[in-house]
Amino acid sequence: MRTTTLSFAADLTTRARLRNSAIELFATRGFDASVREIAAHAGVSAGLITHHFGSKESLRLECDAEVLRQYSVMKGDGIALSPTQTITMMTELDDHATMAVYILRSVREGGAAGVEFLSSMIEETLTVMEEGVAAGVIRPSRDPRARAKYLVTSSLGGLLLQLTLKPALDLADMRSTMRELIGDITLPALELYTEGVLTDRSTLDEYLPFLSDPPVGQEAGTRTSVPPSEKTA
Amino acid sequence: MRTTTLSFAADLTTRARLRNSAIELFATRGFDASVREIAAHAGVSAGLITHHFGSKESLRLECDAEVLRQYSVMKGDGIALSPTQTITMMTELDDHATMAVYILRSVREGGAAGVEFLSSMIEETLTVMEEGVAAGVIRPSRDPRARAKYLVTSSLGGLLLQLTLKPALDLADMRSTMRELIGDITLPALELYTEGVLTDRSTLDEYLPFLSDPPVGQEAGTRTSVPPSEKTA
DNA sequence: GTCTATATAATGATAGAC
DNA sequence: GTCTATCATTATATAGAC
Repeated sequence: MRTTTLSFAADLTTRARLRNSAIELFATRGFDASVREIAAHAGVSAGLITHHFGSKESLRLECDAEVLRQYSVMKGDGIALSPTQTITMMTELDDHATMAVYILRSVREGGAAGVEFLSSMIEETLTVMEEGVAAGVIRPSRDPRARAKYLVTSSLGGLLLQLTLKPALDLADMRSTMRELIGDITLPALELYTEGVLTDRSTLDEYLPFLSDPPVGQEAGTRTSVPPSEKTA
Repeated sequence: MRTTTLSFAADLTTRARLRNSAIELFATRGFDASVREIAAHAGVSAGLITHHFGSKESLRLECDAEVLRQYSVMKGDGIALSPTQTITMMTELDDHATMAVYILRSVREGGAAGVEFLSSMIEETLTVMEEGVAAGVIRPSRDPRARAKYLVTSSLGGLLLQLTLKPALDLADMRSTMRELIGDITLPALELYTEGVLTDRSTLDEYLPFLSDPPVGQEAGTRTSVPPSEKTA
């Protein structure tokens, strides 16, 4: 079942071809794909995987590292984008579509690789937002890092759940699915990002006094009132 | 390893106690908990599960149905809340904490149960938002259903990813984890929901003309320009 | 209804021939 | 380096005794 793609170019070592085969199968079938499947997809025997990588876990770690590396390279190429834009763009490029799905699966899985991707995207977003604030197109935040973390987890987590509703996280129709999804998301996202949803500032204004840490002499838990919890988030 | 909780009250049938044991283990250990573990946790033998439910899949379906049922009952009790508020509240109530984790796991997993929970929450949110609009505290949307879907997937997906970063989706310290998380989220959420992030309306305004479906005579793909994609979502 | 013992299938990993 | 054959583990599901 060898497919002829860049991932299987003839000048790659068998070890690299096995790694690429694993990345493809992890993306398309999930991380529970067996070593037998991965080997078959690469056109070799299963024992060869153990020979080259020692264990499935080691293979997985190498796949994570390789995808992370390619992602970093890709980031370096272009302009800074939001996570959703980045993922969307990647699904449009044949060379990167598999990587996009792999990353989404990693993040959803929540393991070390997923956390690394998320953290990386949060840092990027923090930078992008700072530039936007400096340029005057983004509102400043009272806590820029908390906002970046919130925006990244919301947008990427939202993307993941909307994909769940679609319902296939499938490589084959990933591209059209993503286009559909962007169509669903753009209006409400733009509304929210330019207008908000609340008609007045009272909830926010009432919360702000609770932001500053209690001054010396006031221990935690001794406050005489509680902050209003957010209304809709 | 029988724990004495409401889930194992003496007047329940063995079948119900097995089901509750499964719900607890699915929540705490994940859906890959084995029937042996579930049986041991209930203090019976593994064969009994097959005897009562036929298969692990059937058991899982009954667990899903039971949690969905309890969730519906709970919703009926109180006032309407946002998904994040609902989950947070549930983790504070001993009777519902397990259910909250079960639901979060279902949604993350993305199976039929998760989709059902998500759909249910979207409908609830649509209603809550409509009431808010009528009361004048929520801004009207150009597409209320798309907005409800977007807000629910963003907030719940964001919750899930922030939990990933915490990093334990563990029942034991779920409550304190959720409190921490709310602390991280409240400010950026309130900022976003009352002020937005973009300083001007141009991106939204430029997108609005593309909302209405092309009039008769203009086929898809014949547009002379493309809509601006959202900037940050 | 409940148990023990067992069948069956799949997985990751190993050993040794070539 | 690559393969085939096999082991050891774990999982669900079954069969039949009590």
